[in-house]
Amino acid sequence: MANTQRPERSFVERARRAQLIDVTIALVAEHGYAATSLAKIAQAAGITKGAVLYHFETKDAVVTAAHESVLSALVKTVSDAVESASVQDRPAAYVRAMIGHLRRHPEHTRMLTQSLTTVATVESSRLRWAPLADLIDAARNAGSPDRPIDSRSLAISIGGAIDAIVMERLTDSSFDTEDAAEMLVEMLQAVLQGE
Amino acid sequence: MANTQRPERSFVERARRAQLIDVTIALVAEHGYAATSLAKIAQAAGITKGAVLYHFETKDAVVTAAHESVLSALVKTVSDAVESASVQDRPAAYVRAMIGHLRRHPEHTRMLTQSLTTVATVESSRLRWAPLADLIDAARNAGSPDRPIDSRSLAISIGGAIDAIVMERLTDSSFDTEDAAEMLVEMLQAVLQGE
DNA sequence: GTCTATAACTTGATAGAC
DNA sequence: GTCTATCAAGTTATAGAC
Repeated sequence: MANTQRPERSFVERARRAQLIDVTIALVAEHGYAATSLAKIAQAAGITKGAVLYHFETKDAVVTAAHESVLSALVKTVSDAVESASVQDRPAAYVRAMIGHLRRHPEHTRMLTQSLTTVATVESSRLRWAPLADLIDAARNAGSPDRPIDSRSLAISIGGAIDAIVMERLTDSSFDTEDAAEMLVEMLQAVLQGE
Repeated sequence: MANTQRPERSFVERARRAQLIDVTIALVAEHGYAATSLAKIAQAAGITKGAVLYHFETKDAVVTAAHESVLSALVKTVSDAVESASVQDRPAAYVRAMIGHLRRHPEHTRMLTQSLTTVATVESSRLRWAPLADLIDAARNAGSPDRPIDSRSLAISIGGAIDAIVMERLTDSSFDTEDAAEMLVEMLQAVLQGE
């Protein structure tokens, strides 16, 4: 299925868009979503506001593109890690890959977490927890006997814990996210295997 | 120790302040932090922007007062529930009380979660997880033999899970937060008691 | 095709009317 | 003591220069 859009952008256009996405990610990481205005983005890129709006339809489109950029990088890292693990280990691989990726790219963290608190739909929320819930269900079927586990609640809780861990790292750079990740994996496996 | 401020407010002043705090909570719940401007607050209260700034020093002071209002209600509910539980049951009581309170006051949820993603200091973050970490440490000492548990990481994870659960309820009102709370308590106790 | 100059509007805060 | 009219600085978006 072909994409509905036909980018067909010139070299300089692609470079400008990439630059604008980069500075937007940096601005959101440093000053937060609300304080990231068109003027700040333009100034950081060394051009004027109007020039930004030549490359992107609206200011919101710039921010959305930046959000999608960090999200796709995260999804790629996590899905690669998950696929190269056994079915039983995939929930743990998900947790470790997600925390590890945001540990290595702290500037992506705020962009992702801010989008969580913004008004979300049922579908967008499901996109967040469904992948992990599926991994949990698969691991449970392949492994120990059937315990009636609410994989949705579990996935939502683990997801929230991941967010809190990577955000703690933002305020305290001495916080050991790997230790926290292992503790979270331990918790997850304790519930999956029954106590 | 006496308060540094001397409120000494008139009846109408107290009523106006309470009204402004109420409409601000409602606006943040409905449209989010960023979209809650002075003009919107004034309009919702049926007065002008200047009138709002007569009762509060700045716009930020209105929002801060609203935030403190919802926070103190939450703290009171949770601390009451925690204190009327045995030391071993206090971490579970904390989880149940927090989720239950935000289940009953969904309009408080967004106000609290948005403040989390806003740039936080080391101290403000510690205020969030330290109380639960203390309860965990106390329960661990009173109960089973010493397992080396990182109560800080655990408290941060549980706190994040609580946030995610109550936020899921905002987007899907059919989501059963009590079931989720029990699952989270189960997870917590599995880690505390060793597997 | 790329970007600058300008416009139309909203923001938070102040000075002063009553 | 309470609130309205006004202000300067910010916001996003457009029209048109090159």
